[in-house]
Amino acid sequence: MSKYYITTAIPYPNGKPHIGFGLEILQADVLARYHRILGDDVWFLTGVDEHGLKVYRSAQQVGIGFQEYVDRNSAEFAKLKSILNISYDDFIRTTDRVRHWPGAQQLWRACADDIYLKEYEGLYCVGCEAFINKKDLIDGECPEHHIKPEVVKEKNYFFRITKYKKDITRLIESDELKILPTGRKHEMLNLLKDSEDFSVSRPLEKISWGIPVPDDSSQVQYVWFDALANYITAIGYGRDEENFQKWWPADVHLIGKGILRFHAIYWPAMLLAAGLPLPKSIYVHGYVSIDGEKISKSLGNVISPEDVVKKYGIDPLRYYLLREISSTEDGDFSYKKLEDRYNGDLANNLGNLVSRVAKLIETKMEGELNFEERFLDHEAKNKVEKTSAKYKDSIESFRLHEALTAVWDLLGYANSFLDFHKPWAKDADPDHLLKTLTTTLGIILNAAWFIKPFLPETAYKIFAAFGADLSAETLVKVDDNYKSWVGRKFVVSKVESLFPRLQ
RNA sequence: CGCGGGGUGGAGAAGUGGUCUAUCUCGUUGGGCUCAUAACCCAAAGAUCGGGGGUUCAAAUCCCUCCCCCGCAACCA
Repeated sequence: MSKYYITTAIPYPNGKPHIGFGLEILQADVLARYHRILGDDVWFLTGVDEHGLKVYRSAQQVGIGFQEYVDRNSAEFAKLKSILNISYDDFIRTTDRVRHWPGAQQLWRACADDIYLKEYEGLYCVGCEAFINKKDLIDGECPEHHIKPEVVKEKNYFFRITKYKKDITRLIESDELKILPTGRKHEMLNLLKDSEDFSVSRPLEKISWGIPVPDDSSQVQYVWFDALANYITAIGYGRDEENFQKWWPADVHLIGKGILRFHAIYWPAMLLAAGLPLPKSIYVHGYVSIDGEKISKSLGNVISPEDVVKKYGIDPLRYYLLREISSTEDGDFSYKKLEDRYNGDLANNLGNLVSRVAKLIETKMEGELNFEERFLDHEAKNKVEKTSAKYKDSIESFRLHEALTAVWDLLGYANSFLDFHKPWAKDADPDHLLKTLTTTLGIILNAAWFIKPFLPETAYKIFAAFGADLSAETLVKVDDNYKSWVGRKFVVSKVESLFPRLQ
């Protein structure tokens, strides 16, 4: 048994989580559940990044205290556990002064040799409350606020990333720090060439909402320094050394494409400076658009997972996001496509298959089937084994959608198998009947096991429909390829539609 | 010369040198079945893989060039 530590990025809690972060936390959930089934010791961390200018400003706009503001919104993110049935083990908040702050400050101290104070001079637009690049100016004015920016000098701490560029390049090239998909790896290797030291602090008078820099009360940690530290503080860095040693390094950081540079360049540099091991891999997903449009509050097309789940249920949304959208590519969400997937894949293929087999066992076998190996069709068994190989390979290379494609291909095979063998025929002899139904039931049970990390509730219902032992042990330890149900008796219980068709 | 992503049968997608005589889902057409959630199964029609040029024994897949779409200020993974 090996340990498996997986993290998601920690989003800014500016309002409710939208469906894009839903995708990320779902992908992580599948990986976590999959590894638990394999018997790994899994730790799945998510959380929120509550500092930084954006949160600071939003709270001001809303007109309530910062802490109250983040308390309220962070709760919405934590709720994803029940909204999407996420199996995270821990939820870290960067405003947590007990769990997060000490580690974030210790990390700073550990990096201190590579952090230096520098006077930074730039053009500052009061309207933007931010530095802007000279090349973005139009006629010497800020394009947005139409005012001349001021020349401002500011003292910041900088991190000497340049010192580690060679090492990081080597580690990424050799896959010691593995970046998936590989296109992203090349992007980062390219980007590394021009990376320069980056600012890791802000003056207190600009933003007080953050973690103080150790030994310099005039500066606050830049939000990215603070945020990245969550991956180690949550498991005990600076607070619980034993637990930290148990879990670090992370096996997977799962993130969106927009923040890869922080994870592939800055974060490794910080860890190297602090003398800590690097994460083993970074998995990068794409962005979700809605009806082909970028998600945007100003466009008003933001959809929260909660909205969708209320109408369609948890597993249909899980299925959609994990199947319709390629794990590492951009994808699109629309209610139309969701309904198509629901009816086509969940109701017609999976749900209906379960119904017809259950009904056949009920009417032809008086509701009971003793599962015997000798009744298994060899070709079908072969098909299941192939599916299993493809499934595992897909998940382990972070192509979750392909794993589901393989499973649905197997379900199609079962439907076709049934039609070919016609167990409903009046003159079917008992052996033929047993062979056909044992084989199709076997496929369904295998499929349920494959589906379990993706659609936990559905897998549970399928086992229940055939009276399979529902103890946690069975559901967790069941191996594929029929082993664990040979010799069992399956009893069909009241048949209910898993996914009633939508009109 | 800004950067990046993309253009594949009616729609949406997969596939990035040789099982591609291009795959899948939906749709369309014809047939079958009647166990099942008007579901399921079989078959067919439909694409010169954005245009042009090149490399190669071999290209949707590599190179060049042109055209078009979408991101790259903010909200935002």
